[in-house]
Amino acid sequence: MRIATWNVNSVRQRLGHLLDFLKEAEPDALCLQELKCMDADFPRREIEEAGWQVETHGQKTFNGVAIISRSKLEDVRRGLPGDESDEQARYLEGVLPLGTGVVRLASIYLPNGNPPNTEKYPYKLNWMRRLTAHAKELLAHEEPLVLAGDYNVIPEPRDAREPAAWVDDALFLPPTRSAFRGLINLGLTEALRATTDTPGLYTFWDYQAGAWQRNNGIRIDHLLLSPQAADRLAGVSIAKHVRGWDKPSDHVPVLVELRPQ
DNA sequence: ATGGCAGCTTTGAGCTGA
Repeated sequence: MRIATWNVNSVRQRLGHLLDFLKEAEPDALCLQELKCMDADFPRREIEEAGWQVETHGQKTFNGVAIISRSKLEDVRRGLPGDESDEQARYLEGVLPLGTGVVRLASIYLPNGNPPNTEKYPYKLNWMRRLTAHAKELLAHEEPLVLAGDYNVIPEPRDAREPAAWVDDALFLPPTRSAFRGLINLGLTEALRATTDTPGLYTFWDYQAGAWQRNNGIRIDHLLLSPQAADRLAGVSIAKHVRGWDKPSDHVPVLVELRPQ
């Protein structure tokens, strides 16, 4: 089974790339972030006509997450629990029924948090606390679980081409990295680092200053696996070539392959 | 040292992203 995550930076701008990637990668499910549109404006018809099921949790202008899958997503949850006043569409969760069992899957768009000296940073840290609390509840189910998305967290210096440039950034500040470790320490496995120690693996390259051409990237899109999912981990890949397509997203897809149960 | 791009909306200058 193949599960992918991709921050598309506007699903309407990226529809062509999205359909191409689905055809090329043939995932069982693809988590999307940064739809930048309301549910009514999501290009649902085009994706369904290509043979996919679609669940969305959209928002006007900003944020928005979705899960595209071959089989229909069940037990769908929209929004991260823990703050009824939070109106930002950053979390979508459901259960994928499979021939050999089920996998619970979440599409996550964790807040950026910049600039750190504003209310945006405590919002990010609080969101991470809520995610950790919710993940703890999900882990109690002792089932295959994949928490996939744009975490806006650079876990370690080796996950940035120029770590010194990020030391004062919300993506790399010590409280951010500490909160990410706290999430992992619940018992989750970060899929890519379970398979390789190679530096220079990135999932985001800024549009500015020739970041892509200079390979000045950061690794901020992650898939976290419960023990029951990690036991089945067969491989991880970063679809780096997608960043070279015409009019690309600034993020590329990340994929995990899980063995059958 | 700085800004540089892209996408959104109040459709055009300002916000946001990372």
